[in-house]
Parts: sequence; structure tokens; C-alpha cells
Amino acid sequence: MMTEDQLDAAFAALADPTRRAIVARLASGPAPVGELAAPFEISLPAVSRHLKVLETAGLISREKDAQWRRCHLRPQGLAGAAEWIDSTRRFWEGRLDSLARYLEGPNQNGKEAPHAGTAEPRDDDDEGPQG
Amino acid sequence: MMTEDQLDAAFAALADPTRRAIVARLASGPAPVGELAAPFEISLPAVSRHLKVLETAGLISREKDAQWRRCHLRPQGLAGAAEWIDSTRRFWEGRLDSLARYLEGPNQNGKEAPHAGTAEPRDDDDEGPQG
DNA sequence: CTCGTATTTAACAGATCCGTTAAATACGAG
DNA sequence: CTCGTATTTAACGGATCTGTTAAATACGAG
Repeated sequence: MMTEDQLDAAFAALADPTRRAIVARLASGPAPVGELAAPFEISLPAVSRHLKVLETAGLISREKDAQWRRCHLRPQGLAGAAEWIDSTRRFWEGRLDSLARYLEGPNQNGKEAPHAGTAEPRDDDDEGPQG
Repeated sequence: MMTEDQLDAAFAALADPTRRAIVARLASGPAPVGELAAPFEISLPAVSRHLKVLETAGLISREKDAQWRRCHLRPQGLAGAAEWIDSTRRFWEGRLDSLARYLEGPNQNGKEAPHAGTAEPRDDDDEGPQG
């Protein structure tokens, strides 16, 4: 299980586009700092700090190799973040399931409604909040 | 598909423990601002702003109901963030698959190694970066 | 209209984040 | 040891985030 602090760090790390790009690059295999920095226009120290953020967040690890530091993706870190999201989604879907059971159930007498918590029906789909 | 900016916003929104708690609470059903704020010791304006961050990030929506604003979880928002992580993980796993194919393949003559990109074998498992 | 409740906006302070440049450190080569 | 490459640390400025309190806004009730 991941602690709250680890989740804070993991999500915060993924909130930056440069860091996400680094993570994505690392998904195809390890690479030294210089190679990771190449695609970006920012300075090397800036990349170095992004890597430290990723490492602290548990998303990457570093291996020393002479004067190089080879960076590796650490899939467990991503898994922790993904798991938080997925469990929240499962919980939400479970809520819908309870509702579905209720609606389809054998007793539509309107009493003893077994709806999950304060749950109420909702439509999913369409129109984003920023669109 | 989610834009980079949307991913920035979604992950940044999830990087705060108060906001994650709000999202988790909302997974069990909609709630007005006051009810969402109750469990926390911070002021109402602070919660209000957290809600705005979540809404801007596309993770929740708000529905007006007299002087109340009922907040709903917007699962598509979570799905977008989850999808980014999962696709990165799938990519990483695919890399391992190529390696597995290579190792099991019919030609172990040591030449024309078909390893994915700069990929190299790695062990998964144990010991976190902060542990 | 006036009052009370629900929620947001304004204004402000402190912490943190991101990028920069300059200097420091680590390490193999000669 | 000295030099060149790879990478990090230090010091600094500006933008953004989080929380606070005070004031504003929205809306139903009387």
C-alpha cells in the first residue's frame, strides 16, 4: 500500500509535462541523464531536479555507472498511483451497481431503499467541464 | 484523448490529500460543499477553492440547487489520468514482452538482437526509493 | 425588503516550484 | 595530477499554491 505522502509525491511528479515525458521515455528502457535531457530546451540542472523529484516520488530509480547515472522506470511507483485511481473508480462503479440492483430488484415497493450511502442516479458521458 | 494541459491539471489536483479525500468521498455519491467541507479543519473558502481546482481539472462537476452547489464525481476525468498511467505501463510491459520473445526465440545465436529501442533487461520487485 | 444560510471572491502572507547561471563534485583518460 | 565529460548543488528571482479573514453574492423564508 502507498502512504498518503507517497501518493502526494507521485501525483505531483506526474503533474509536470516534462516529467511525464521523461517517464514515458523511460518506459522504453533505461537512459542516462544527458540522453533524457536532450529532447528538452531547459538546462541540465533543471532536468536533474526533475529526475530527483521523480526518484523521490518512487517513479524512477538511478543506477551509477562510472560518471553516468542510468535512470530506470520503477513501475511499482506508477502502479501505486494507478491503484488509487482505479480503486476510486471501482468504488464509484460499485455504487452504480447497487443502484442497478435496486432498480432491477424484486421489491419495487419504494421502501427500504438499499442505495449506497447518499448515492443517487447520474448520467455519465458528454460535455467536459472545460469544454 | 486528454490534452497535456488536462493531464497537468488532473494530476496536480490529485496531488493534494484534501482533494483526494474529496474525490474519494464523491465516489460514493454527490454532496453539497458544506457536507464535503465538514470532515476537514480548514476553512470553507479553502475547500471552495479545492473544489474549483477539481472542477477545472475535470474531476468533478457542480450542479446548482437553490443556494447549494451539489458536487458530483466526473469519472471521465479520473479515467483520463488512469489511461495515461496505464498506457505508459503497457508500453513498459510491451518492452519486456519483446525481451521475453527474444530470450525464448528460436535464434539464440547472439546476433541481430531485436531488443526494443534502448531496452535492457531489468528486475521488477522490491525495495522502494524511499525505503 | 430583510434575514439567515450556503458558497465564492478579494486581499494577503508564507511555502513551494521551476528555471537560470555559476560553482562543485565524481570519475575515466592521458 | 590535470583535463574533459557527466551530473548535482548553491544561490536567486518569479510564478503559483494553500490557507486565513473579511466582504460579497445568491437564494429561500418570512
